[in-house]
Amino acid sequence: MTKNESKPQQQGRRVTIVDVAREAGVGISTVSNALAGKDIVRLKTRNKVIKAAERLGYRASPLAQALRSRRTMAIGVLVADVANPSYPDFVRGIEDVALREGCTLLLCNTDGDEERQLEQMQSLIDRQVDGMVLLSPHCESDRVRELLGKGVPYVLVQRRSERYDDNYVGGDNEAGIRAAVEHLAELGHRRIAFVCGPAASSAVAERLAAYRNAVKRLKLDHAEDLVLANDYGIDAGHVAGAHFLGMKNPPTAIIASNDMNALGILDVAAERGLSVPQDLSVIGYDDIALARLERINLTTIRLPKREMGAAAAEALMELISKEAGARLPRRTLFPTSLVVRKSTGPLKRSSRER
Amino acid sequence: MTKNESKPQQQGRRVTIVDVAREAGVGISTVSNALAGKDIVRLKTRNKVIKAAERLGYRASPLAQALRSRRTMAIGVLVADVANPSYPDFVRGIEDVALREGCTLLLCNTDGDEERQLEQMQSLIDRQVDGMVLLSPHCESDRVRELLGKGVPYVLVQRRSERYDDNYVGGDNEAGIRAAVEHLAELGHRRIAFVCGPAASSAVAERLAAYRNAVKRLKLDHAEDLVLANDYGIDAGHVAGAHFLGMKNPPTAIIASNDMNALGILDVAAERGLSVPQDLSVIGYDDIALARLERINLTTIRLPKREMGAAAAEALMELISKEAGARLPRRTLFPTSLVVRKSTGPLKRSSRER
DNA sequence: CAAGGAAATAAAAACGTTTCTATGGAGTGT
DNA sequence: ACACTCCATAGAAACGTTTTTATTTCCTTG
Repeated sequence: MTKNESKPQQQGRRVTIVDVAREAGVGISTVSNALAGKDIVRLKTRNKVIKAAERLGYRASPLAQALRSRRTMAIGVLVADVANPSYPDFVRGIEDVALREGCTLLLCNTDGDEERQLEQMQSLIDRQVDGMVLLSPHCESDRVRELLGKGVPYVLVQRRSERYDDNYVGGDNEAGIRAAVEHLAELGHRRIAFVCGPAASSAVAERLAAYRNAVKRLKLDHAEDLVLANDYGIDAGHVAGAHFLGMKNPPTAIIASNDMNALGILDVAAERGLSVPQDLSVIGYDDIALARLERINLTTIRLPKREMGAAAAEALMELISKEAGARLPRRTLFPTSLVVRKSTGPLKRSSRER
Repeated sequence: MTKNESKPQQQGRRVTIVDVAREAGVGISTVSNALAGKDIVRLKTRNKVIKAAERLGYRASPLAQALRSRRTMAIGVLVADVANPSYPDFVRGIEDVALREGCTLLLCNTDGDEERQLEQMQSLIDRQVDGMVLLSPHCESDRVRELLGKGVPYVLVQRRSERYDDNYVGGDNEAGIRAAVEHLAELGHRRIAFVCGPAASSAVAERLAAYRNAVKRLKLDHAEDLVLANDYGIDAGHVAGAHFLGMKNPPTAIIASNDMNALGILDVAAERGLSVPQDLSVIGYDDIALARLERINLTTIRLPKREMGAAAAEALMELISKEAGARLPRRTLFPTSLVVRKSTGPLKRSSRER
């Protein structure tokens, strides 16, 4: 019994189910059933098989399993850009349950480009992922829908469609924005600007509507130029900041499309020598980890991202295990909460008199 | 008459290579060769096949291809945590070339946990990834090495091993840290603290050595308590900050293990009412996107992360295409550069006694 | 014009499983 | 003891390709 004998990890041939069958002295279907834990095999036989498998260091080939059983144990995840701190949290949530279920994640960055998203989706379908989670925009386009119609289970996160009955996990956009506007109004702000995310996303529409409602209800300034179609991300924030702060009658508060966007706006404010919140209040969306830093201290609308990712994955798993026909469109809404920090404050009399 | 002759496009059944062969009136191997672009098929035949494939909307099954050809066109990527902003940039770089090569990414978070990393690696090997890129620590452990020895091509990023001849892509740690120390020394700092990353990483050892060399050469304070074994991440930064700033004779400058770590330290400084850089200078490592924000303005050592990720993937691709035996250990070193922003400044006399 | 050979194509084997079907043997009721 | 079920197992087909081997076609060439 030398050491090398115990683990004969030859570079050459892989240990297959056939080897295990031979070692255990049974047929290969018995091995398959035994290792799958099917109760059709006698306990004694099963143990024999398991022993043999261990002795040989057998590991089933997921590839072959997938080909035959049509379950790849892989799920695709589409995000706009992992480099944007909002997404990794969702991804971690998805991963939490995927890992538990023995699934692997195929992560794809779409960069918000529809063409690219289509390619990635097609590739995922080709690879026969068991399902996909979409955190990327472009869920309404006909071409995307054509692919989604091919029968892959999927769950949308933060993108709801009116036209289709999707499984959906999202945050309560209405409540979040409403709380934000009310908070600012209480502080005395009347000119509150609103930055939209990418137009293709439904969350944007909901938030915008919520903003308009709240502004109307609270009788705040509802000038059309207080709304800017923009994007997520710091650069977009720079643009938005420059836009609003360059106005002749600039808003005293800005609700950004998300936290990164807010950081961009704060950046512009700092460059122009404006103090936050004395001269300008800013509210973000998502509550990324950085937001609570002393140097940032961003008031923002918290989204339980990791939990939402997990919920999306759970829903997907359920969808996958269900028979092909029986899809129950489930829509899970997560509560949002306004986290008040130091990027918002009372309107200074001097800065704008009404 | 023949029953199975003309099948209209059924919803359920997948279009296989057999269908294409029948449609084109050729054998299946011809289809395979034609679509693979092998010049063994006559141009006329190839066109006929391509036409047929298009007519049927044929898409080859990557699963079946992988099973037979033993190339999965998938590469595994191991990171400690995608939620740490340093990693996504590397990942994007890897993705850039993976996509170009038609490969899919399997992204795994190890959370810096060796056990978890081992599981993930084993899973990747089971799935027969064509190769893997490791950005995670724990590359020296015997158990990790046992898996790496199984013949999967791999490239280490930022983790060099002395004991093994790995393919490696890294930044010039020595130059980076040297520049940082010199910069601080020029500003008049003599007590410069140094925060180490996770002990398992080789980059840490290199940086620590570089720090010690520079401190010695410049005849700065080299007290042993100026070095703290720590981790990456904000929380670790809080710990480090509390540790150093709580000393009776605190350092006037701190070189953090990375940018996130530095942010944590800045956070503690702010909480304690210290001004940066008047009372404390802080230097990060990596130059994440956030570092250049006005509110952060972190002096840091820039690493070309995306390029490095791309280079790692390139090296991996080369390794994969090479014959199994011929592995050429290639070590690519990327230059680092000190980006001076506003978290470092001249030593203030008054701050010596606080 | 038959033979030889190269080029193109087709057929068959292989990849490593799961799943469907067949088989043998042990247990029942008559 | 008989047919009859039931259970555990074995055998074979199937998943959809690539690759290896066999066969056909067609062009030379003596």
